[in-house]
Amino acid sequence: MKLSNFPNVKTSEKLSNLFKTLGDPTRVKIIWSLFNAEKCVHEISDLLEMTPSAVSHQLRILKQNGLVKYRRDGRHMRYSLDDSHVEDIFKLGLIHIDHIDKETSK
Amino acid sequence: MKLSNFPNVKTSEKLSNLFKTLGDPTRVKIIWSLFNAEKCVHEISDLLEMTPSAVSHQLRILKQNGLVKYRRDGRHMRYSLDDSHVEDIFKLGLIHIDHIDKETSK
DNA sequence: TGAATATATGAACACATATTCATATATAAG
DNA sequence: CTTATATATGAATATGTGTTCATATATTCA
Repeated sequence: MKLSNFPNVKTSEKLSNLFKTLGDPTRVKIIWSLFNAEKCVHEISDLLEMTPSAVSHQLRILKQNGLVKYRRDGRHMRYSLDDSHVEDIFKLGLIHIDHIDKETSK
Repeated sequence: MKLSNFPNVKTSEKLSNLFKTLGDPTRVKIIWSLFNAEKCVHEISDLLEMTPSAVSHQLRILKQNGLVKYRRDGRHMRYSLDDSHVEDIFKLGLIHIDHIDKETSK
């Protein structure tokens, strides 16, 4: 998809939707926690010090937006990232943050 | 900033804040409209068929988050992108959307 | 100076959203 | 089969957010 084909409603809707999904600190932390390894809900909830319920709700949103996938493993659901591009988007985001920090400390 | 240094509050807060800023269709369209050239408020509002007020409110948010900058030019304020990485983040986002579309049509 | 244009801003309203709590479902262990 | 563990889900609530409307500010032009 080319940038020049852009200003159609569907694409701007989809793109903003992706960013909206990434635009919550809990979901950012969940995604971060999945960069290294597959994890189940209670591992994530221990790591983030949040209730399993809150984590499960956020995982559902990540799932619905194609960012994570899961597989059943006994009583556990093992979650992992569904798209390697997400890691690249995060890296660029971190570069942007760095850019901002330098700007504001001038 | 390395991904391994990640799970501190400030970074996840800043990163989710960046994505939250990008997570609105109006702001996505505004940013898109600034890829090619600097534009003033009423040019953007004509292009997006929105009131200048709504566009101005969104430009303020983009400004506060370091995504656009502006300069006065007579009666006009000329807005432009403040960080070239944003274009790269958009491109990766479009690739992700493509990935999702292919997944869901399987 | 006065009128017109361009933009910004604050309040208000409607709508979205994240967490909590209670509860349901599903698997495993005994 | 019963109990415990893991996860999901719906309702409720508090908080956040985008647009509109009215109004303010700033610049240009006559």
